[in-house]
Amino acid sequence: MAELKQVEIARLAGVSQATVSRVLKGDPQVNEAMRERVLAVVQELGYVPDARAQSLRSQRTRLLGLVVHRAPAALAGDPFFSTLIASIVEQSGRYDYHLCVDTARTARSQRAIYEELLRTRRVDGLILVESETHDKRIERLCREGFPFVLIGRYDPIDAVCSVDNDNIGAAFMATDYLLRTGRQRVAYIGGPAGLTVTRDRLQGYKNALEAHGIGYNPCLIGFSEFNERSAASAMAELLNHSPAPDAVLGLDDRIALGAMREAKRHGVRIPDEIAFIGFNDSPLCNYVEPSLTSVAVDIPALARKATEMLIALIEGREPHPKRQIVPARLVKRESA
Amino acid sequence: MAELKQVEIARLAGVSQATVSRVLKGDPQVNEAMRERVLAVVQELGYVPDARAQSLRSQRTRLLGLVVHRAPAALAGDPFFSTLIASIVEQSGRYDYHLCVDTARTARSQRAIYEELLRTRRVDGLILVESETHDKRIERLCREGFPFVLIGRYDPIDAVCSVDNDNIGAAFMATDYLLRTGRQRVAYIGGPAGLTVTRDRLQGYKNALEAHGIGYNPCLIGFSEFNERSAASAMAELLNHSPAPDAVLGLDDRIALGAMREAKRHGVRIPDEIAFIGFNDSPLCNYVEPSLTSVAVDIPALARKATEMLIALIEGREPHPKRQIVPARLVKRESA
DNA sequence: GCTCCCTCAGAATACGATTTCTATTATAGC
DNA sequence: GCTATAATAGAAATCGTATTCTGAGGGAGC
Repeated sequence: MAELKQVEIARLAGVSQATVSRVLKGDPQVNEAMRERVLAVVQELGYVPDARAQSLRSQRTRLLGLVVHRAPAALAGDPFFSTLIASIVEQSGRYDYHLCVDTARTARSQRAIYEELLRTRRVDGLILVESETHDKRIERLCREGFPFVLIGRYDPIDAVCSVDNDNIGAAFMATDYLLRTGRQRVAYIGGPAGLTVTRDRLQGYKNALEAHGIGYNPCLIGFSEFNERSAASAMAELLNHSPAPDAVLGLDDRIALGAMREAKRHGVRIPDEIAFIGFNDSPLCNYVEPSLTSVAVDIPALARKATEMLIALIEGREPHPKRQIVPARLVKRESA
Repeated sequence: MAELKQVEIARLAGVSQATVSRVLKGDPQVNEAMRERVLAVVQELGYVPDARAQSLRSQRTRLLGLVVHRAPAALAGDPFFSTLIASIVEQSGRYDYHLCVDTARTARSQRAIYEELLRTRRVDGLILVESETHDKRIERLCREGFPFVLIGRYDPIDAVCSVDNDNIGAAFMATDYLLRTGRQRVAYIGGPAGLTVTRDRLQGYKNALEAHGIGYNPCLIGFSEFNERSAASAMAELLNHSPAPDAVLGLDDRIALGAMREAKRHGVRIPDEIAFIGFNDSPLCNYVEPSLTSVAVDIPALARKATEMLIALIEGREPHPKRQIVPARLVKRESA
């Protein structure tokens, strides 16, 4: 059943294999009667071309690679990635592409992913998530001229195509909101310090302070890994200093929630004595008590734009704005 | 740089292309001096074989397909899938396989996935998640003799390889726990009615009732989609009947939490008047108030076993137990 | 009526690796 | 010293499709 090839179809339809290929590719050079004859046989036998042979011949696999720069353990349970992956799959399917997912297993294997996916030509292009401020992977991809799109930003190289959430603007908006609603000592808990997203949101936070004429105080800044425990200890640190913050902007919902729990544990009342805002507007936000105000990142839009840009690159079209920014919005709940 | 082929290596090393291939495949038939000569050139130029050509020639893509039988919207934000995907990627990487993810975009495209991934031989095998009690996809895969493993169960066909969480046992354990701790009217809110997992957990629930000599009451059973709103309305339904339940076992954490919120909204005290238990032990459980008791499903183990079985099937080894069961454990928190 | 061009389909080649087949050389055995 | 047998490497075929090259046939133009 599956050992059908174009030659078989050709034999049964009484034509050459080349003609079968032409019919399937919709080549206009083929006569109507012959086209119908071939299509009838194709339909009847349920023939489908072999993607492996097509890949070799056309030098295209129609496969996109998604490389997540995180160890699997750090990825587990993160609702951001469910949404991202589902959205990219949906979008790439529209263009007849499939998605191959890879993660950084170890530092060593991070390099290996590039060997495996890229050098082997297993995928036609890559979508990268979570870049660092100086990222060797990106430098290398540029050098090799391989099609890729970054979800995030990479300033050092102009030619890099990227789609980013408006992190600076969103952090500004959230901080501004906190300050407008009477908070005086807004703290920021970022993610790992090397990440671009950590830096960008810090920038937005600083911009808002400046707009309100408030000085930047490094004692109100913390960093955390992508887990609750780390966020809680960052929060504990902030609470130890005086003056204690009366608001916290967390890099993502899990970090904000880890911090919020720590504050609760210290007996601080939320939102009366301290406010919290997170990022991603994940399902978590609605369930916690008090419910968490969060910046909704439009993940499907990021995925859609990144996928479209990547496919454009692959197919030789130059994406017009090389850097796109997707706006975010603040979803207000009880915590702030 | 990337236009390196074996012939080029061969030319530079002064050997035939066949020899280069043999060296790279570790063929023992090749003389040591020659092997070193070839490897030196390979190292120097950083040659990596073209996966597309290998796929065609060897009839293997070294790609596994993960097909999730859910629309992207239903997948978004679900921490179960982040963990599942991360675990499968990690495990398949150990065997030099990559992962291609697909979802059911629409009913129509569900069929298309099979055309696209399977008939085109784009992947070597499939991992299916979330089966229905009578599943045409599975019947078809069996007929075609295509290697696949189900995460879940499929009773109608003995030959189906599957790895399942011990749903019956786990639901028994959770229900038994509720009954032992003095609950009298335990309710169950399943997922969509057609899913095997919904049925299995209902079975475990019934078994526990029976073990405690309690009659089965259909008024204590509800069904929900995979979102909070649907769960809340199922819960509202249960609360309308009298006697109202004093405990609820939800099919997953999001469903249990949706139900819990509805109960709160009705002013019922938790866990005093009503207890809640969910499934998956997702990060959510720790954050809500009261924290949610949940059955921890060992997703990495499911992923690991499924991946190993699938690779065995692909490589022609018969997996010894065709059906594996992974035990679950109850993580007790405040809600029950 | 002849040439020219156009349309269309078959033959042949290419994609880059793996593997079978074949040939060469060296070694052993007598 | 001659044949039989390994050991080893090159030549050639193969995987299934896409595409270029080639040629056959028909219609238009003079």
